Amino acid sequence: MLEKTYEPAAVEIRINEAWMKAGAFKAGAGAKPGAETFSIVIPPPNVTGSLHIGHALNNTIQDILIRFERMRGKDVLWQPGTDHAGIATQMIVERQLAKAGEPSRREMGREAFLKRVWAWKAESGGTILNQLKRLGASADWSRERFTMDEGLSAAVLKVFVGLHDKGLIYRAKRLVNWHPGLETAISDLEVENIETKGKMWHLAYPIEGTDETITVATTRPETMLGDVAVAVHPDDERYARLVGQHVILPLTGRRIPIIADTYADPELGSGAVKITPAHDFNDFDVGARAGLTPINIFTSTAKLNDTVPERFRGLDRFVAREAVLQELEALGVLVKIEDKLIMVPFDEKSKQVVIEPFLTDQWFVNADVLAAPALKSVREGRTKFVPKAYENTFYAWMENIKPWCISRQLWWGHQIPAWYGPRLESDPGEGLKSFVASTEAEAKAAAVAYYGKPVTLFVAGLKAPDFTAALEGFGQGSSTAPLHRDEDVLDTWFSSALWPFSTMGWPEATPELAKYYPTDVLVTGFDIIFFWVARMMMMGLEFTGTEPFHTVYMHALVRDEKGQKMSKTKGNVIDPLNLIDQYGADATRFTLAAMAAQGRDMRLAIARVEGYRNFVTKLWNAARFLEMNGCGRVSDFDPRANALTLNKWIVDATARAVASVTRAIEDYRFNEAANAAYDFVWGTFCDWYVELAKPVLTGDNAAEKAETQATAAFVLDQILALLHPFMPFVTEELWAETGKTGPARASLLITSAWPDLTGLEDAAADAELDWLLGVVSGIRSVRQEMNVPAGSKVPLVVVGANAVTRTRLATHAGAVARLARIEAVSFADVAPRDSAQLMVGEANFVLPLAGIIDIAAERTRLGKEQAKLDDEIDKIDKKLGNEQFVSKAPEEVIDEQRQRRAEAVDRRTRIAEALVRLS
RNA sequence: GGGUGUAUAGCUCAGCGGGAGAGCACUACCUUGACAUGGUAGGGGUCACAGGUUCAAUCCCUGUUACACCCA
Repeated sequence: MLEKTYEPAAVEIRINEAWMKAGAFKAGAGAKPGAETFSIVIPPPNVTGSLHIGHALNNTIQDILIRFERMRGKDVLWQPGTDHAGIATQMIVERQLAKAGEPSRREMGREAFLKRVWAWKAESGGTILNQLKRLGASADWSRERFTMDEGLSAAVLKVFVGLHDKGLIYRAKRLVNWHPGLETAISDLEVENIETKGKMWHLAYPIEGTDETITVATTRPETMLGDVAVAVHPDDERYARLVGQHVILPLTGRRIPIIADTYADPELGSGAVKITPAHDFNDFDVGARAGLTPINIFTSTAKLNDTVPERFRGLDRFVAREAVLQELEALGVLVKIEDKLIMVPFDEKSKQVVIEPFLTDQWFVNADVLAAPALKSVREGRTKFVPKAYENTFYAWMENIKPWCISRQLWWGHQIPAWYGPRLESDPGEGLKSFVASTEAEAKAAAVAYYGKPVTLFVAGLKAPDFTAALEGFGQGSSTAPLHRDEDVLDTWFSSALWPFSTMGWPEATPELAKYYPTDVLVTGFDIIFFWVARMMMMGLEFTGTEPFHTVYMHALVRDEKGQKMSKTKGNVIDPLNLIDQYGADATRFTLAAMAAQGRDMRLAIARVEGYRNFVTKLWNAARFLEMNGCGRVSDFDPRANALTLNKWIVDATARAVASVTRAIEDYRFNEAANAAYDFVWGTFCDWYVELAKPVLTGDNAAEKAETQATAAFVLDQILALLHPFMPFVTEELWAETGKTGPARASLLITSAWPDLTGLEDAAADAELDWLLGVVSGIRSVRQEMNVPAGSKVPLVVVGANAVTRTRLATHAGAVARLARIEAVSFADVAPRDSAQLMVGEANFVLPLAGIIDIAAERTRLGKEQAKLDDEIDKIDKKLGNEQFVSKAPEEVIDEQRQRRAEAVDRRTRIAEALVRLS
């Protein structure tokens, strides 16, 4: 006997163990022989991460798809794993070292430090995956991968070298987004521009050889130390005569030109702008056009360097700003200060550190070449976005894609396979010579071939004295050439981009790759479209020749109930683990699915979770009721053999529910799928079928009882299967419980067949039950409105019933008696006086309640209904009276209106008659 | 500044060229043998605003307003 309520906490642990023990999550579990495959790779969460509500939604959706297809008999793989999160992970370990008072990263050296990171990963790296298990995610955990695994690292090497050989990866000195705290380049996608209160300082620069000045405005006055020009618009007549003249830059005394460039906006400020190519992306372009050499004034920690006057050197950028302003003011150069809202680039993660455009040597991917096939794939429909609207977002980004800076000045990550040595004089290039190869041996061999002599490998650092000395000494006929590997690592996303195939063993030709690649769908949030979707597509197309997935499902962002983005600082975060603890994983999952409407953000209210927790309980209790009433499963049960309309009807309704849930999941409309299932289980099965079945189950017709018991058990089985992708735990538990009697279960629910009740629809049964539900609801409604005591049984007189209605009433007398609290049904030609009446079909259902009911109340009730009908008739008459409507509207619409009018008129007449029968 | 999206019941949200929906909340009644995490019934919306297209607009188009997000 089932417990009175379902207790998720204990059951979830037990069921998870049962699934693991049965190997139900393993690739191919439950697959039909020769089945087609269905595969998803998890968008790898950060190894440092812990489960937030967005992950919960993301993985619930993936799990729904996976469980659905697994039950449909496909050969399913859900590939899990994590990425190494270069910056985040390195920071965590560095912080730990600092906290414990241990030697810093640099003090302990690269090798020792990496050991520490691996140790941390071994200990805490699995957190998020374990949390996903609690959610019920049925990924093949035996195949867990990590971007730093050996195989995946081999893939990274192969891709880097491959792209380099094709000229798609190159090293260049460019402005990058620099994190002065971490001293590394970061991706432009990891920069968040935040509107901040700032100031616009107007500086009047003296023009050489005149008493004139030219005024420029800037939000970053300290960068004036790196100015190399002043630009004005070529069409700006005010300044035309000044172009070609020079400005003597205050504080530094540098002589810099006034140049013409369309970047200067005549409408903005004075129309003249200072040009600081080393510290502004736009200025960099202007400087390049004018052939000016950038002057970098910062160190890697954003302190002023040796290119500035001595008194400023070593000052932090913000301290420097004050110092520079003070001197400029004293010189009279500072002519105006305005308050202004400006966009300041912050580090996206901490939102604390201001990112600095910084001129350094970095590795770049020539992304626009790789983007072209990806764009084509989406344009030609080989990769589809759901919802489709995101295709525009994708186009907008891909069409304007910038070179992707892939090097990071970190230690944790895939070290760049490039070795540097001195450049031969005969070699026209600039800077150090680089040798890119998959292995050190290959790099050495390439270097030996280049130098024509042996090489000596250095490891202490590219800027360490021994290597620099060796570089300098190389020209003087040294016997070996010095070689040093690039110390930097690759952007984490470089390896994540390979995830769909690297996890399956690429570059080896593995059976997994042959079977499960390309995958079917990538499920992800729209905020990550550029990180994952675009880059996975670029790399997949380049290296495997095919799209890594045919569909990209973009789900919404989960917000709080007021529509605010969840954030720790706002304190409005809903922790999915708390939800699971409080309401169970099933309720949590069902809520997320039910709210996952396409193309819309989700405002999550706890009340919804509570509601779906109640749904779990409802299902549990329905099963409990069936158990108590002997509704056991019967072997070889054939619903087609059912005799009772009630049973034919519920099978019909189940068939329709299965069809709509199936279609909705296939179309990625998870909310519709969840709601269809919910409506059917609660609104149809529990509210009506179970109630209507009660008189049969407690009655004395053994055949009817047996049929109903078997049908109820059959339908419950379908329900458990139907709900399983959404609520895996409670359904699996009930599958086990209901499996204790009757024929043995062939397998766990997770690997059982998805319902298919095609052909079991029954329109006649549907019509009959529709009528019955109308009669019962109608009587209940009248009773309540007439204040008939809920417990009291009343007689029912049916007037004007035709043969069908009489038969139906005979069939369902028990149900009507029980559900509408009717004690006796009789037929009459005329309604008794002072009764309450309602109309269903051709018949009037009359409650002869003289003395019990409130006549005035009944008069009001009927009056209201009459008024409503009058309104409707008026409305339809207006339409039908419109010549245009009758001549232009489609036939069936006109017919429908006529029919509705006729029905309304009939009802209205009968209500008028009923009113006459009231004293 | 450019772009995208959203505006429907008190709240959270579906929906849709021809009869306004769900859940929660609310009101009334109900300890009816599965379930009070329940049952039954009910109240509640000029479908943001202004135009246009159409026989017909909550739905399509244009504009306005508000909000959200993306990009600069």
